[in-house]
Amino acid sequence: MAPAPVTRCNGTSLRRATRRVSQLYDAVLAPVGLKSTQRSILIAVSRLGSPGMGELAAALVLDRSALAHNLKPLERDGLLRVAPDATDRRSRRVTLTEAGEERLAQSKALWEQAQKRFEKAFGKHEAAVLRETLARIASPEFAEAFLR
Amino acid sequence: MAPAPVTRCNGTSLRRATRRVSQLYDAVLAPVGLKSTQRSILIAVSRLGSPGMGELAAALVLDRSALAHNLKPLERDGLLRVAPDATDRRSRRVTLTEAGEERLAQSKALWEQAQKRFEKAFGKHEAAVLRETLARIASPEFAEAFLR
DNA sequence: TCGCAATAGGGGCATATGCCCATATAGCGA
DNA sequence: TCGCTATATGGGCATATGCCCCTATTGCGA
Repeated sequence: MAPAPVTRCNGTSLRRATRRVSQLYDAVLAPVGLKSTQRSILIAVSRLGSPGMGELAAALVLDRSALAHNLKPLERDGLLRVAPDATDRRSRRVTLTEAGEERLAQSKALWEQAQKRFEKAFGKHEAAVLRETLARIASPEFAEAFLR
Repeated sequence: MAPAPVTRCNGTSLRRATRRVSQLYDAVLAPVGLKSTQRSILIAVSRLGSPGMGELAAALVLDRSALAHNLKPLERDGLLRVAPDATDRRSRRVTLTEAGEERLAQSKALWEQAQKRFEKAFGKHEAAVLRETLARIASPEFAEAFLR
């Protein structure tokens, strides 16, 4: 069947693991109608308050343009709202709607279930260490070090 | 500016790190006109010989349908060919063309440069350990353990 | 040999992600 | 106040990824 996924490429390793985990998490989240990508956007908006597009994109380590696209389904479904900033008319701020907060709350139990499953299969402590490591890679400092 | 990307979600951690690293690698690979995703497909085809679609998709930890889509630009650009299997007419086999092998060869130096940069910023040994860890997560066994 | 379950892929549809470039504002220095 | 530069986004275009379901073959058991 499927040969063991062997590769020396760090990027490829990451992408494969990400695809696997996204599929696993998405399957668990499916009943509430949120992909893990979408949930992570709602979470970030919730944590940041009413972030501007650029701020939100940076926090998500996501291209601004990609973010704008990703927001559309969520806005269409009434989970969040995008409105011009009151003082800086260049800027647009993203806010959760009540429906958005509710959906986020609904997804919490399922997300926790996915986390539990992941940590059962991978190890709770190891998972924490891995997240730490990945956060380091995702940081702007890492990009700088890479480019230096 | 951008808050530190903090999250307790394993999937989100992975996706963020992956986006960062893909951007970094893709920028390095750009001169040869290959994305890292595309390069990893060419590599897999090269390693597996002339794999069938399903086999290749499994090796890449990629949905069969997604693979079919991903192959189109590569086939259009003449880097690989998809032909029906001689004995099993349900099956289609993917093969590198000469142009494909050549492109892959051209990309090698740039890929190595990206690897060097990554390992300079992250640590050579740590990178090897991380790849090991990620391969474990990407494995079918991990999915089974998650679902069990 | 017939018929049906199993296998291999593709099409349609929707979301995800990025790059480049155009546009709208802000802000600041002459 | 004028005008140039910096900032905040969006649009266009292309690739990436997945799910569900349909079709073409195979292969096997009755």
